[in-house]
Amino acid sequence: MKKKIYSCGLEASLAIIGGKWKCLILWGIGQDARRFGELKRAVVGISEKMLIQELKEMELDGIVKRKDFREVPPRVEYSLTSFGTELREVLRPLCEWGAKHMKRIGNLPTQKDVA
Amino acid sequence: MKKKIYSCGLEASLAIIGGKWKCLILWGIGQDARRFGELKRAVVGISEKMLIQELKEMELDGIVKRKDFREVPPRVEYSLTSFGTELREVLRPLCEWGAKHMKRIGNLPTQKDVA
DNA sequence: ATCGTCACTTACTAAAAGGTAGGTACTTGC
DNA sequence: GCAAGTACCTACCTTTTAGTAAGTGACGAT
Repeated sequence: MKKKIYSCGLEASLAIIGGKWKCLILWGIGQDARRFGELKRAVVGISEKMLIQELKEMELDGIVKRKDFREVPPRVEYSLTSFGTELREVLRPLCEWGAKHMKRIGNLPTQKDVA
Repeated sequence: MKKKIYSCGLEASLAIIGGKWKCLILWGIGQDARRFGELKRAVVGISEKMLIQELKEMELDGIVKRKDFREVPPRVEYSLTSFGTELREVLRPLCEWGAKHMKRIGNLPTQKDVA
């Protein structure tokens, strides 16, 4: 477990929210707790496998809290830690930018169109 | 070339800067133009193949401009379009957050430590 | 009695991403 | 004459990521 060195802040941030789904999950959790199934519906297109896998990593990274109510049928709630909430706030401008330019972005050619 | 629909702004943004390198390249270009070799040194750890590949996509996406001086030896400069500059600004908070928490992030266990 | 729901887990497979190592054409410096 | 630097391109191969499909166990509803 050696400490990693990042050459800039962005690299450090990406170590936490890199990958296809983490940002979207983080955003999907929002300010209030979410149940697993709820979250799955919120993050459009994600598979159960990916959702759990990413949630576990995010828990280890200290941005997500998992609360198991130990009931039957199972009830589990996911929420953001303060660290996670802070990170979510920082993503807000990116989210707004995307919303603003959504149309333009949706019309861009993909790699497949080019190839 | 069908238009894509995004379920939130973040998803649209990620369509542009998703992946391991694009954010870092965007950040590396900065406000002034950069030559290819310069950029390669700025984005620590990237291979030439990835750098060109990503730059091409970013050009197609309208966030990067390529200027070829048609000299020998070759001289090419990359710079951000206004669309790209806007996007870069939106990444700033994320970059600052990462810088602020860099130490903490660097000490997190990785998946390999856990497995 | 079977279905659906809940929150997962596991095994297998497909696809995407990324790295390595080579080559190109031309010039300058030693 | 040879090495180094410029900005790439290409083929090949490995690694990583992600998706599919199945199963679990206890319950409530039909």
